[in-house]
Amino acid sequence: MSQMQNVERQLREMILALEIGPGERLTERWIEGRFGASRTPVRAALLRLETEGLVGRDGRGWTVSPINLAELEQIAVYREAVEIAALRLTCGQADKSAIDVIEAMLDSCDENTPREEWHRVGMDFHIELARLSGNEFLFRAVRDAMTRLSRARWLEVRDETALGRAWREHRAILAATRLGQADEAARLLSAHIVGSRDRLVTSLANDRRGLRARGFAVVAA
Amino acid sequence: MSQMQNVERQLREMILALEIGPGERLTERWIEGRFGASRTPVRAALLRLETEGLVGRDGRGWTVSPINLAELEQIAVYREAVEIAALRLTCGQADKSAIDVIEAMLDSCDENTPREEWHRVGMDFHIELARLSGNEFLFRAVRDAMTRLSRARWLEVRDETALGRAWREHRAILAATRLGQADEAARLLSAHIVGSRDRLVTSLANDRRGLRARGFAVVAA
DNA sequence: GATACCAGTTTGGTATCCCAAAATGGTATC
DNA sequence: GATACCATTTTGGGATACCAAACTGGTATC
Repeated sequence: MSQMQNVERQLREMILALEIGPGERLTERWIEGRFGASRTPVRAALLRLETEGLVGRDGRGWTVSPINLAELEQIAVYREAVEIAALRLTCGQADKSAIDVIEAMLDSCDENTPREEWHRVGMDFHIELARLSGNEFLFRAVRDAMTRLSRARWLEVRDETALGRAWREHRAILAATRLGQADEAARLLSAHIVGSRDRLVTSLANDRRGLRARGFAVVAA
Repeated sequence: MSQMQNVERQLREMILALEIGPGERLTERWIEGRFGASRTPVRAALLRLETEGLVGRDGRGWTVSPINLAELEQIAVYREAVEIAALRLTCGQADKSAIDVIEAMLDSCDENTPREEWHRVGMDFHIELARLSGNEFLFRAVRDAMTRLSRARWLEVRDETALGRAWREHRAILAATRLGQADEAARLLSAHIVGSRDRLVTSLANDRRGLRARGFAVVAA
């Protein structure tokens, strides 16, 4: 694999895992040294991550995007639009066997599963569900939205109760989809997204002081 | 303005104006010479345009994305999701004065207006309407979708009848939005998008031979 | 003590160089 | 004439050099 893709992948992982804090300054030279690459692949990676919303320009330099509560609320609205559209397409399809694969993803998580895995599967559920629609644009929209939500969702994943609730809602959405009940599935998905947003925004507002103490920039709604 | 943004903007314009044909090979060295910039800004521009879907990788090199009928159909579905979501948000807003600005855009086009202007305003109508929603993600989704449609829409703009019809539909959508009639506005917008897609796909299927004769790559649905 | 100012350093933007891989084109062979 | 083969050129990926602008830290001035 090329250096370019390596730097991009590794830097993205560090940002998403909060190993580089939201709001933190980035210099091309630091990344260069950190990953043993030259500036050419570093710049390519930064340009990519900029379009993903993970880093942004701060005057002349680069900054890891802060966690932005207003953005989280806007993303929820965006998700409702694209995820429901994708789900309705999927409900209309004859072959529902692919849904079993997604259900199996959910089943793979139990009390012994590490948090990172719950976090990943919780995102992949929505991404893979959108992929089933067969619409590349809806799929990418969902994937990109989940990427932007990823860092904030580390909070949700700390809460056992919230996880159990999310998984129940996921299963209910799959059940309705399997039966082709588009309206019901859409209603459940909408409620899931809105509820998820509410829990996230509440958690973030509560933890804001703690996060700032860790040096994380959290922008209010 | 920096070279980087210049190359990006100029190259995008050449591609959207079909001055560089769909499917055409691009070399970084050619762009370098064409715009008098070095490879660093050229590569930044290519990376950006890649995320916009205007250029793509062809093995090791770069290619101007072909016009893809299957993609046009998927974009229509995507547009229905995001544009209607945005429109519903706008319908729920108290202040409707911004709609007058959009109506004025439509009014600015008459029989003396050049085709390029009709083309631009036809896209900006949808982009600016989405902007009124206040949701940055829905706005960007619509803007990016219109960018991808832009090249194919040169065909629609050649057809007087289609233009008149589109403008009437635009005005009807604005009228319903101004009254806050979300369902009616959504219905009109949906019909407009679907109709527009049908005319576009039909035109493209008919002109496909002619386009190919001009060296343009057109991929079937 | 506060502030204006200046030299030195850092940084992103750009240009250029190097390299391996791929494309090209001509030639020898059958 | 078609084809296999090889030397040459081209090309994108990467590394490095250079520059101007921004930043930093300290100093002189009031």
